Amino acid sequence: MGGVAWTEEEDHMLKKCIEQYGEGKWHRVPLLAGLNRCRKSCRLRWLNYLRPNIKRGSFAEEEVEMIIELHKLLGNRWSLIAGRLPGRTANDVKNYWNCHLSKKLNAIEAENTQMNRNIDAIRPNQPRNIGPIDQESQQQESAISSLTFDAEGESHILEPQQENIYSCLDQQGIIHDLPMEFQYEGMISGVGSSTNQCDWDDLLLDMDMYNDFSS
DNA sequence: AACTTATCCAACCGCCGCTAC
DNA sequence: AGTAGCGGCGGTTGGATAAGT
Repeated sequence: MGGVAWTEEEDHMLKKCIEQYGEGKWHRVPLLAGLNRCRKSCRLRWLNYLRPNIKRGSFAEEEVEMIIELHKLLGNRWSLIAGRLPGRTANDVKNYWNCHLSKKLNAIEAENTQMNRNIDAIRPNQPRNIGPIDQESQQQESAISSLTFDAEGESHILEPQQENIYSCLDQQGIIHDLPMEFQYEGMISGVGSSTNQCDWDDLLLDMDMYNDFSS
C-alpha cells in the first residue's frame, strides 16, 4: 500500500467513533477514537471504505459511460463526478480513470482534435461568494460576475446576489423546462439552498448535459 | 519454478478555499 | 487585514497481486 494499511481493529474503532459522534470535526476524531492516525487518514478511510452504502467491485457499463461523459464536462473533478455515481467514491472513480480510461480518453481527444472539436472542461470565472453580501461588494460583484447564458435561444442573466442559482433560474422559468432527470434535490425553489461552488458546478453541468442529451 | 513487468488501489501529501479569531 | 486551523480535493506513491516470459 502507499502507507500503513488499516487494521480491522482500527476500522472498528473509527466506525464506532463516527457512529457515536457523527461525521465532521475530523481533527478530533483521532483523539475520540483513540487512533494513532492523522485527521486526514481517518476522514479518507471513512469516506473511501467504511461509509455505509459504498459500492465495491467493478464498474458497470452505464457507470463507465457516465464517467466518460462527466469527465468531458468537468475534467478531473473526481468528487463531482463521484457525486453523480451513487455508492462510488472520488478515489474509486479517479483510480478507475487512471487505470482504465485515461488511454481511452487520449485516443478520443486525439480524434476530437483531428475533427477540430475542442471540448473544454467548464469552470465558471467567479464561482464563489454568490450569497448575500454587503452593498459595495455587491455592486463590484455584480459588475464582474453576472453570468449570462443562452437557454433555448434566449439570453438569461444570473445575478450574483441571488441567494440560490437555481431559484434564479426558477424565476426565469428555466428549471421547469428541464426534464426530471436533470432536476435534483436542491434545484427547485432553493430547497437546501447551498451557495457555493457546487451550485455553479451542478448548474453548469445540468445545463450542459441537457444540451448534450437533447441535441 | 523463478524472475520480471504491468496493473490495481489504498493511503499519503501538498495545496486551496473557507472560517473564526 | 492578517493568520492559523480546518475540511476537502486532486495528484502521487508504493505495496500487493496478476500476468507474462
